[in-house]
Amino acid sequence: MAIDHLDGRLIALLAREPRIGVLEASRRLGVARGTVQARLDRLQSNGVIRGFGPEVDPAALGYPVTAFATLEIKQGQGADVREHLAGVPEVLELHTTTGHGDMLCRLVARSNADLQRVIDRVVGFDGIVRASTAIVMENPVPLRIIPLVEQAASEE
Amino acid sequence: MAIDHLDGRLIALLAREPRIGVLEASRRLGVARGTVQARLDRLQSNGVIRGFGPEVDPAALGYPVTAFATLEIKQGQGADVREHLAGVPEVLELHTTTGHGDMLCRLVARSNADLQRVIDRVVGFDGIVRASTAIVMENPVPLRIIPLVEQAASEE
DNA sequence: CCATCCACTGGTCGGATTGCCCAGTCCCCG
DNA sequence: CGGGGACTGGGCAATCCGACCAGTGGATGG
Repeated sequence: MAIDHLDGRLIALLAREPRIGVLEASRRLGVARGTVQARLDRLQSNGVIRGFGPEVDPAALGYPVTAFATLEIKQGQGADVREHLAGVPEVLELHTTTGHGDMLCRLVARSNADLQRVIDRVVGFDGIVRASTAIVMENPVPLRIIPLVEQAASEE
Repeated sequence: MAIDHLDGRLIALLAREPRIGVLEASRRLGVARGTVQARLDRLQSNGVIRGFGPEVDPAALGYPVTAFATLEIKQGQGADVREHLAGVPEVLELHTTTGHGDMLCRLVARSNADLQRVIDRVVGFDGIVRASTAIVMENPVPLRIIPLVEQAASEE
């Protein structure tokens, strides 16, 4: 499993300018096109790069409010709760965490008022004992990966 | 701000198979190529689609452990804390939330032991009063957007 | 020290796709 | 009823993609 310095530069380049093709990337990186192709193939089969899906902004879709909800689950109801939450479109991700056999999920809503509806729908399920919600006010560091990639590339 | 049914199908299609081009997409959707191009242009200038950056898997980079840390900040130290956390590569995202004037951040680490190092680095800063960490065990719902897109498209 | 393996280079090839243009049609809205 | 917007279907040159190949350099292992 590689991730050498060239891989790091390639990923960073693609993150900055996703639209450029293999040819242009090889020019920028100063290597042959075949090299870039080989690296990309390897990174993708490695699973380092999962894909190049579109990044959709929930706010632009009409869901400008983000919140994180911590859920307390009734013993043995984990699977049911997972299934229930997977069926709620406003649940963007769900994690089970240490702590209290709890779960943490990311929610979006159309407004603060709409958030109430979403939360009601989320917690309106038998397996969920209690929920505590934190509404996101600001997002000083949006989801990012480049710094980590660069660290991994330099440590190698 | 649009997001009609065709937009929804287009986004879903691109999410499922990001490698297909405009031409292939137009074939799948049963519309003219120019239409797909126009829709894509609009979605991107709308900001609905932010871009097509590579999705990098931290686990494949050697950081298989994910955690969420809730931070309690000393009054008036917000800006400094933000800057500090932005400089830590293992901090993948950072939010300020309601609740206790707190922050929530997503961390990754090489191992549970390494997580201790990361947390020490995160909280080893004057403005941070207290931190509570939840380690992610499972991720039943990975970050997703399609269900929301489909809901937005059908409601329109 | 030598043979081997591997990654990279620099080049070519045909096929496919892209970005851009256009005229014509349809349909909604004022 | 007229106009504007969106979509269609077509065409154009330029570009890029994926694949392939021989040659080279460095690292590895015997």
